[in-house]
Amino acid sequence: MTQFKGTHLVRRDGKGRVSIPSAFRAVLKGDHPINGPLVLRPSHKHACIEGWHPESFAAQGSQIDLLPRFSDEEDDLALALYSDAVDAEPDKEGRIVLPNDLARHAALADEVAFVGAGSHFQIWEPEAAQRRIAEARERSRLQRHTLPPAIAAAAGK
Amino acid sequence: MTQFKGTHLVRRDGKGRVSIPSAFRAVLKGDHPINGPLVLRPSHKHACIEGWHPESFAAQGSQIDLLPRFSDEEDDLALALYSDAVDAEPDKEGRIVLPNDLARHAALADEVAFVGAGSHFQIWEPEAAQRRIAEARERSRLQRHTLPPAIAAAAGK
DNA sequence: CAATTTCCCACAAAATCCCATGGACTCGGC
DNA sequence: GCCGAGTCCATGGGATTTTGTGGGAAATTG
Repeated sequence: MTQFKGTHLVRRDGKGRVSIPSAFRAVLKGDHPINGPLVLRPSHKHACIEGWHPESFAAQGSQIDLLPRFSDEEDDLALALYSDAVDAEPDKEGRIVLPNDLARHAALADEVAFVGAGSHFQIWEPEAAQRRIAEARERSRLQRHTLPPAIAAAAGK
Repeated sequence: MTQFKGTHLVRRDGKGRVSIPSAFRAVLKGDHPINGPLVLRPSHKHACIEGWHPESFAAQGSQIDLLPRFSDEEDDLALALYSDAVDAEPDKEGRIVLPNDLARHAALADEVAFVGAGSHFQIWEPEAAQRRIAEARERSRLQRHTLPPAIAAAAGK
């Protein structure tokens, strides 16, 4: 699947709608014919919203199947993954509505940044995005982060 | 099958009826043409009601067949799953009546929360739901770094 | 026949559809 | 290189539909 790249600024109108940057729309559409839907959820690590292609999101959910049935772990993970996720179906103009609680979680004003993160993208308040990106860059430089070979290969594909 | 996602607040009217959130209605309808029925049962782990698509519920039940026949486990599980489950047929407006004993088990007042959990959903007293979700998030966060990098690989697909 | 349950109509708020606009960018001819 | 036509994209707002909710009438139950 194609990947989400780049950072795009977009305005949020009075109704809470935002245009999905066309570069991301192409990724979301993917192989499918029509304008596919997507999954939004609050990041549990940062003050931002995550946007997923439904299939990538489903892949995450399939972890649940690996856990023993009726176990506490299964229960916890199911709630953690699904209780705060929402489907977002773009309108004919390629816009989606950002639910209020998600917008609040990301402290969004009327300008928001779509940030590509490969497998998914993130929606930030623009300045917070810049700070986060600078931080990420700095930290991976200091720690010399490396990737396992398999992932690096797949990502480069 | 599509998954139950998100948390939705709904009011319970004087007759004990609640509107099924439209997002969940869509999932329940599924491939089937009409507004399908659903299965309700008290969670045996938490103070909430579980709601299932009838087919998913049947699939859960078929797990029992994996157990040795006439074993104590089979017996216990069968009763636990089926003895207190009830069918609920939505009315024309997409509402269902929550039986009194189930409502009591979940300590429901006049506002209730529908919480998506992927394969099924849960009906909670709203504040209890928040506490439970926070707990689930915390507990699966601790678990998370023990998971294989299959997440990253699958997500990158 | 009394009490509960189910069906049906009504309504306001909110979400969604649909059309319109203007800017940026592309492309081709001159 | 310059200019105009055409296209795509982000944005705005009015019109329409959906959704959640309430309550009365009909039907069922015991």
